[in-house]
Amino acid sequence: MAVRTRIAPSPTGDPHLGTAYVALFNWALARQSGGAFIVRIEDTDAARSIPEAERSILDALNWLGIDWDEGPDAGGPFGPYRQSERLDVYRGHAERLVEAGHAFHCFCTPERLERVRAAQRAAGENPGYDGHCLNLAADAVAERLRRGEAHVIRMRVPEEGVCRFRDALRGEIEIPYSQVDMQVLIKADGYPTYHLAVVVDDHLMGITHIMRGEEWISSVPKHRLLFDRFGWEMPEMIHLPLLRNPDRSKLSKRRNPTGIEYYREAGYLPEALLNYLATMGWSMPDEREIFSSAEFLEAFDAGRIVPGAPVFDIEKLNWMNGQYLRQLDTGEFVERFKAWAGGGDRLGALAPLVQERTERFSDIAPRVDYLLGDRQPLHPDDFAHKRLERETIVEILFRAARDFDGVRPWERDGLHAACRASAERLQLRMGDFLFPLFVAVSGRPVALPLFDSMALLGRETTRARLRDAMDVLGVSGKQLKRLEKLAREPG
RNA sequence: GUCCCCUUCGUCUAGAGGCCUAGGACUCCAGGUUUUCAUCCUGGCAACAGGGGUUCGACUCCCCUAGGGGACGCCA
Repeated sequence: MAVRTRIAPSPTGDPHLGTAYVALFNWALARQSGGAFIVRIEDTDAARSIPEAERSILDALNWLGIDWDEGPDAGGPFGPYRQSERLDVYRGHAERLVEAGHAFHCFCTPERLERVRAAQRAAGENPGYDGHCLNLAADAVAERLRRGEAHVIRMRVPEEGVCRFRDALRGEIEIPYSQVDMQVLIKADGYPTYHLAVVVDDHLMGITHIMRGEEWISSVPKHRLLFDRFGWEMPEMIHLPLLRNPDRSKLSKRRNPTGIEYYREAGYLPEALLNYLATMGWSMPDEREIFSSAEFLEAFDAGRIVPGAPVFDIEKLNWMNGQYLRQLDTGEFVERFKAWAGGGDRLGALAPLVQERTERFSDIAPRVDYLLGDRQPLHPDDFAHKRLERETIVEILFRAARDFDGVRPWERDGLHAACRASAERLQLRMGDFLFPLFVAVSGRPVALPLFDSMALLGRETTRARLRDAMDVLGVSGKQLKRLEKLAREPG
């Protein structure tokens, strides 16, 4: 049987390195055996889905040189490839489970569930659904449904026993059912949860190998149960190691640039990034480290994936990117540089800002350096300000980094509005509030207009610079904790 | 806390019982080439988490401990 693999990103933010990493291996597994690689958009979270994210994820994969045979843009025989367009499919399957007694309607409110979990935690038990609606009488359920009462569909889970399954990298894994919650399958808004949708689609789309991040291992019992109850064969499971921050936590934007856009903006070559990603948890049989994607596709062997989670090391990526850059012939080097510098019409957008401030062409370069390349390395003294204390400056940086996540689209006016709102909340003058941002973004107390600068640099690069500034200022653990607590509160 | 996964130089890794005096790469250090710098070349520092087994023989197999990570949502 032909191999069919997929990548299933959810369009809830900017394209993530982890998505590219998992895509790379799925792509390789399919390509090297003449199978098919599929992109499926898992937009089942109506609240968190961002319409333009799908486009940027596809663009990012494209940029990296990963291509797919079936997907939301490419079409294919098993479409649609966007889960929000398959709602009736999931609904139908969930109802099948209800009829067979494998799932049930649940009318519990989120508030009640929260209370239950809090109580369980307080009593030292594992939080989980308490079975409140498990045995409601059929006619009572029918009546409540007829009245249109809000409800979800949950799956039944055995109370005892263990779930056994095989992971291609780790062998047999056993997870006791006591650890498996009665997972919601259909949410109150009618959308399926990941767990239902992924199983239904993987089967309907003929997926033969599920290759995904290690964070899903503990969900396999739920999926296993669903495959069994539908009477379907479960695809082969391959859980890839998780990419990590230098501090060994799961790779996250709080600590690292995780957006593919960042690497694109910073001037990494897609083939270098892809090559580097391929050496995370995998190696060529001859230990060669520099290889093209064609060579990778040729040599790929899932059996050579190591299960230990690798740290994403930018230093080594830098070295590798340098190798690629230097091996270009000069003509191509110039072409690639021009394509990068002019990317997104960077130069065009820059021109009017620079023109007003220019007396001689030689003024230009020092003025725009931070927009075209890395800004000056920062020093804590750069942030010295007559009215702002260090604490306040850190808070401004932190708030800005957080608030900018919500600015969509990434444009000047939205950034301006976000800053104005934050400045008001902190009761600071706009000029004072903006000062640390100028320094963090440009490396100087004054620069080209801040909002235009940030718009030009892009979300990822801006975030990276704000984070770097906080590092330079040396945010203490205690302060970070306080700020993160603050970040969880709205406003 | 419960469950699961993982564990070779600081980092990425090679190693599928004797080939290991544990190899390569990044970083770092020292030399060399280069008018500077970078590149490049040469050399160096640096690891099998700990303890028990199994075996004639363990980095490799098994167990325990420790450490790290992940999951415990009407998020994916």
